[in-house]
Amino acid sequence: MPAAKKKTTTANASPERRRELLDIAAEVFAAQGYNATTVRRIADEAGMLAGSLYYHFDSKESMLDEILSTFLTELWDGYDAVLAAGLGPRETIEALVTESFREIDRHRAAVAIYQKESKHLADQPRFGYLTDSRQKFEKAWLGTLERGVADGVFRADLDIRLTYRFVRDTVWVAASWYRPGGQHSPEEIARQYLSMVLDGIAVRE
Amino acid sequence: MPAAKKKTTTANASPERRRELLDIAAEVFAAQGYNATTVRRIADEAGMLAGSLYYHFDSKESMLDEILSTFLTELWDGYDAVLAAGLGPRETIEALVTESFREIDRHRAAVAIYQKESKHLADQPRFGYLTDSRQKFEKAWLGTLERGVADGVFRADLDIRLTYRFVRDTVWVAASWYRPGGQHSPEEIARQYLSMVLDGIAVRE
Amino acid sequence: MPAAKKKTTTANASPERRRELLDIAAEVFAAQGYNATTVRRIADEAGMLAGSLYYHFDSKESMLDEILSTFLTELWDGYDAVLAAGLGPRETIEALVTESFREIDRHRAAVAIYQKESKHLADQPRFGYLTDSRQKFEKAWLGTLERGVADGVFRADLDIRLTYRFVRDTVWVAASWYRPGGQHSPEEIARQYLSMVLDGIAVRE
Amino acid sequence: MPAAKKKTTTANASPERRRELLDIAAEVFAAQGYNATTVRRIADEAGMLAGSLYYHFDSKESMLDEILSTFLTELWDGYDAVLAAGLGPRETIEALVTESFREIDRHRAAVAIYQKESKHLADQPRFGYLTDSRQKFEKAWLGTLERGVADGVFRADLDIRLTYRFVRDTVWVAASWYRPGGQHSPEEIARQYLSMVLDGIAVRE
DNA sequence: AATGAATGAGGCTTCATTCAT
DNA sequence: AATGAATGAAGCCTCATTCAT
Repeated sequence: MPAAKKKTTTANASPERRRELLDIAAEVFAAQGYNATTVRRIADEAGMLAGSLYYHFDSKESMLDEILSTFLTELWDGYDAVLAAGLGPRETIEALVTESFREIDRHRAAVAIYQKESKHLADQPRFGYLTDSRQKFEKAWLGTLERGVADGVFRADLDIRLTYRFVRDTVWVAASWYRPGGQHSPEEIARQYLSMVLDGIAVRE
Repeated sequence: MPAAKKKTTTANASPERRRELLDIAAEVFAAQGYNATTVRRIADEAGMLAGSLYYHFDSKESMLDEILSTFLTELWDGYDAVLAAGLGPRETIEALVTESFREIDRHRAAVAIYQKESKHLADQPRFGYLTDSRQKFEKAWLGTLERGVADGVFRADLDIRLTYRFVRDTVWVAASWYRPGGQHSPEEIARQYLSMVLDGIAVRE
Repeated sequence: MPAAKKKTTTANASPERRRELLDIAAEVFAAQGYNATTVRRIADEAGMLAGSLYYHFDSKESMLDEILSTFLTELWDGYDAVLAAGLGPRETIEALVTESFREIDRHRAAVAIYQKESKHLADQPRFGYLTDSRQKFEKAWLGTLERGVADGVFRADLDIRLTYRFVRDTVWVAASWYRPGGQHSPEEIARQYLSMVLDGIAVRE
Repeated sequence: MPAAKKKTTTANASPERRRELLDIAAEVFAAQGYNATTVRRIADEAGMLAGSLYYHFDSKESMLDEILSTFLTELWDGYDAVLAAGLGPRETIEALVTESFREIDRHRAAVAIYQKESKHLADQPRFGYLTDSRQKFEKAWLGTLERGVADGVFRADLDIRLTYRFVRDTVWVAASWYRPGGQHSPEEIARQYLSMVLDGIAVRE
């Protein structure tokens, strides 16, 4: 057998260990909140002593930073692809929502942290990218909604900013209850969410 | 002996002062998160020293407790009235949503705190009422939705729990951006939210 | 009895307590070095817990800062008075040396700390005044020596910068062994030092 | 079997490498102070990782130990030669001072460390030789001065211990500013220092 | 001879809380 | 009703040191 490429002697090179530790940290941050999480708790969960984390990371804050920035980088990779695809407004919204649920599926903890902490973190220079991202985000969604209203595919009788917040929150809050591997796939959840958002939950007569 | 004046632990202070201080505390908790908020910060905001707060309250936690329980008590006063009114499912949902936005208007800070902190607080016995409330809440909303599906006023093709979470989150997340005294009254916001939730944002053909 | 003004109820108002604590800290810093001194050690010496120091001071570093800046302020009060007096070079040197020994007498610990730590502290912006002071210091002493050489009261055959360092070090190193209340008064020590520096220790023929 | 090769704890390393590393360590200790110097800083400077230093040395303290003891051994080689030469008091002082500046030239960093750290190190048994050395040192210098006073070559009107400290400090503090390879050779500096110490800086009339 | 990862002790600092006044 | 000072527990982080490779 020509040997399936598998891990050689040093399977735990630095970047992978970092990833492991960050995943653990993200889980704890998401569950307890960043401030309420002690560095010791993360270390316990990782089976090491608190001080040992500092071999891998500069500080608790830098762990948070890396978790959030990694997530946002990936998110924007997906979003940018969607936005560059030249879809119509409704299809763009559908694609963004679907992409969002996929991100929640992949980075549930990071998304939950983002939801809880981003507002007060944004004040710190170090986390300035949170504000940048939020603005880009708003431009993408709001722009698409406006385009949809202009094209006559979205209702014109609603406050557009209210609608934006409605759609945005509706999607992202899902991170607070979503559990990967549950009975619905991200795509299925996206489909149902889109159905509710676009057509409402009331029966049409 | 005619009733020795009961000496509650604290609460020597006038109810008005307590309210003032709790409002200040709630504002700070909402802005920075409970854990990230120092007692000293609250005291600063109130123009006193940290230690002085302990004349009015037992602990930081008891402030949080009082903020949340006061809010929930008022919330349930409203909800119970709606639920006792014997309305149809759609009208009940409309009334609950409207009532919810009124609560957000009145207790924005408390609602924001509730959103951020209730999940991990619920573990502590002292905050057991959060779990109780959540269950009562779920029963009321989920029951109404089910009744609506049975009555044929809400769509039957959606996962009902997903729908519940959708409607619930949709409403409460608003506390994160709502500013009392803004351009929309709570009732107006409720109306628009209901319109989106019930009928969707897409134009019907 | 018209009562000699003595301490009333609150004899330990903030500034005095700070002074007490700083004196203690200075003593320990001088004995063990700033870095080797733990905050706990200072607190022990003051009969309190380590954390309690932070009611009075922002940080260990700010204690050091206050010790050094207080000392330098007083030192320059004295030096400026001397320099403004319009004395001849020899008399100026005599007055500066005498003043220096008086400062050593009053602030022995601060002087010892200054000797040991100022060089590497000067890099930090916070301690920039150390560099300023050193420059002012050099200008005052070197200028006086140069004037003395020009006037023919000091020898012209010596490297003037070497002479400056010689005189300067000669005086300040005394802080490393000086004990206030010893057998020589600061003035007496100054007299003997000046005699050595000016006339040498060899017998003249 | 002629002498099994003794296996000292460390010292497996080549003597040259040890020397290099000690020189680096001494430089850093001198610049930042022993306590403020991290092992990692030394390793950085040497282009290796902190842990790797432990192949060469037992501990940070043993580096310090070796730096100081090496210096003192060499110093006493020189001093003992001078003291054994049977010179007169003035010539002895001249020779000791000259020898001292040569040591400063050769071991500037070690001398600077000695100045800063020896006082509080002397308490530890491991560094007992610092106290021994200091006593031997005092006996040599003080004895020579006393002999000089008795012989009428040094002034009798000065406090002899004050004179001792004056001469001693005057010489050694030079390590704090001396830079090898500067414009003055050690011998030239010694000559000027001796001239100041012996004859004073004032012009004689 | 050196690396990479971890340990464990201890350091500085924060903060909720107490209490005499 | 509030202040001023202190407590004590806990938190984040640093660092000398170890050890398998």
